[in-house]
Amino acid sequence: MLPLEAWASRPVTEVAVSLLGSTLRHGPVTVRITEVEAYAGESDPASHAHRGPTPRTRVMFGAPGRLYVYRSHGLHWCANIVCGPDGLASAVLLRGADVIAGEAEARTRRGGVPYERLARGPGNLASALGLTGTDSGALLSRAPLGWTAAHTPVGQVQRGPRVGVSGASEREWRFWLAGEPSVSAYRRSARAQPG
DNA sequence: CTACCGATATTCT
DNA sequence: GAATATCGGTAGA
Repeated sequence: MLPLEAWASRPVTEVAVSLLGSTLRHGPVTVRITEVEAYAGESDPASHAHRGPTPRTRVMFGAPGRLYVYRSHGLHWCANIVCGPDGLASAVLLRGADVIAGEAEARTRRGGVPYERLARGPGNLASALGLTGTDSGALLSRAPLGWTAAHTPVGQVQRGPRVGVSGASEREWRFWLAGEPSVSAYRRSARAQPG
């Protein structure tokens, strides 16, 4: 567990691991995070921040504790948590979670899928929480959002290469909790080098 | 399990 | 103007 105030002074990978098991609320829906990926700012070729600040990515270059939400493939919204420190543009992509409150509200957006698929995958997670582009830049500490640190079950943390990135695949910066059904299936990027 | 492909904001040329 | 993308549902094997 790592309090929000400590995020700026820790490596983004450590913050990412500490987010596993913590909870995020948006309105009536609360989820417990089971899978994340770390993105290390401008120096990380897989990060949206790699080419410097743009109107879309500006929020990542600011202080930690805000959401960065972007549209993926023209169809889905995906949510990141900005980790800081200020200027470095580090962020953690939320890839999988369990819905622990507000399941009925989540189902109005996700339909009658099995429970473990309500928030499995970054697009589905943002959908279950009802996050869209208008939530990009919103403070985690301010309603309707809420974030609660929890003790990370360190012995259950596993790691592997990030999903869907075409570069920097040697960085095993995807972290998840072993045995959680809400962890998404691994899909290699269509452009990743075979092997 | 794998393969396909939708539909669009954002960025680059 | 064109290329790209931190993906997911569905069809088919």
